[in-house]
Amino acid sequence: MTETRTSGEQGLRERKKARLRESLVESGLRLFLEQGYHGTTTEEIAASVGVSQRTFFRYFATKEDLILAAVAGIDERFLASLRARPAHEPPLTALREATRDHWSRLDPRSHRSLSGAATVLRDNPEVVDAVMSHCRSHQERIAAVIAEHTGVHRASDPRPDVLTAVFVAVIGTAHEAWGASGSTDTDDLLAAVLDRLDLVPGTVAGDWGARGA
Amino acid sequence: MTETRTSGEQGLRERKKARLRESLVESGLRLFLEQGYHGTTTEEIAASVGVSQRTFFRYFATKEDLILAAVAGIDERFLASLRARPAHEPPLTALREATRDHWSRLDPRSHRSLSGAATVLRDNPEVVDAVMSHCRSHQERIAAVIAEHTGVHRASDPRPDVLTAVFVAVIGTAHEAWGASGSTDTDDLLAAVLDRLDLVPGTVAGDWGARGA
DNA sequence: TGCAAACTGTCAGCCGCTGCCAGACTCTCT
DNA sequence: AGAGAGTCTGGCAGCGGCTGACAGTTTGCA
Repeated sequence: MTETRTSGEQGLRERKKARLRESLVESGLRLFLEQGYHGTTTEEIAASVGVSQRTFFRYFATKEDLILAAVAGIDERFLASLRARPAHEPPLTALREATRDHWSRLDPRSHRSLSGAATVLRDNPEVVDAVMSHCRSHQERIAAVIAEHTGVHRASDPRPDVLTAVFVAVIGTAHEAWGASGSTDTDDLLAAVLDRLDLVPGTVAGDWGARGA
Repeated sequence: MTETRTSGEQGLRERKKARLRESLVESGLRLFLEQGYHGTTTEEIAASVGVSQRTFFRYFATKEDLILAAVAGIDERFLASLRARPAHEPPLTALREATRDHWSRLDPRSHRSLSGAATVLRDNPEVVDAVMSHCRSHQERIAAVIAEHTGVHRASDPRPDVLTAVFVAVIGTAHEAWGASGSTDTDDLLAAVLDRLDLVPGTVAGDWGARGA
């Protein structure tokens, strides 16, 4: 009661905000899964946790932001893994290994969020746009790390941007295939991503002689 | 008046529809350029060609569709060029050369539309999502052609999808760089696309020794 | 010329989203 | 403990994209 707050702790206000935010994400995702993305209004989501629609929009700029919030933080952790890779590593390899690293470090909660969000995406293709939009800004930061590691200047050398775009695009196809396969196991998603990343060099080269599977 | 219509000709009704549609696209793009995408309402666009908002939405499912309509037909022509490539050609080369072919066949009107649409995209990044969404469906059809030419089955071999995703992603980066460069010459855009496509094999391989520029 | 089909305008309404204002809550300082 | 400042919330009004329904007009064809 009378104790002063030490730095790093949070007051009641901030704890409440964080809890409300979490509730909104959780409840929103559940509703999306139950009755579809378009079949769920922002007012419903707000009401399901006992706040007004106006408050909903104080926590999330858009309805789509709910989904991005569910997987927030994952980007940061991936970037951290990427930065931790040795600078001399071939860039595509670094991206591949960083993906593996960061995946293995994901806590179960993140896996569940990821799986939930991915399911919403599979069932509501309209939402993919928003996520891709977010991916583009994520791409920016990945390219920056690649440029730093390889020592090239993005202004004059487009390779970091090209490689990053390729990386993100390949993840996109893996994601789509994973969704189409009906799997909800995120390990399958990781496997698909890694497989396809390995395919890239041979695929862009001319030699399609040896067919897979 | 009393003449019967020969096959291939269009009646007054269809001509009117086509003209109205064109007017809406043209007027819409102009307004977007003049006062921004969000600064232009669908009602304004409709009024600018003398129809009601309701009619606007009978021609275009969404406001964003206006922009897609401006570059409609380009996809088809690209696919035609791609199908015309020899089947034995390395797939990435085929995509590259098809891009060149189809570009050289574009009439000046298409160039202008493309340039206008690209400018709208540069000035209104929010619209990019919609275009990317359209690109994803375009991607589907490209992958189908690639699979056919190379004789692989997309169900078991992800390479057509991977290659196509890479292709589209690289075009995306070229587009962005072109926009950032401030150029409005579509030839510069083509050059950027071709350059970056050529960079891909070396970029995904490890050898970043030789720097560009 | 007259009928059926296609097209359009009007209206009412839903939903995402925002600005504004008043009231409630939290935190801090005394 | 209490007052003041700052923060958070709900309610309201409103805009813009978008849709369904209905009625009136235009076009195509016989």
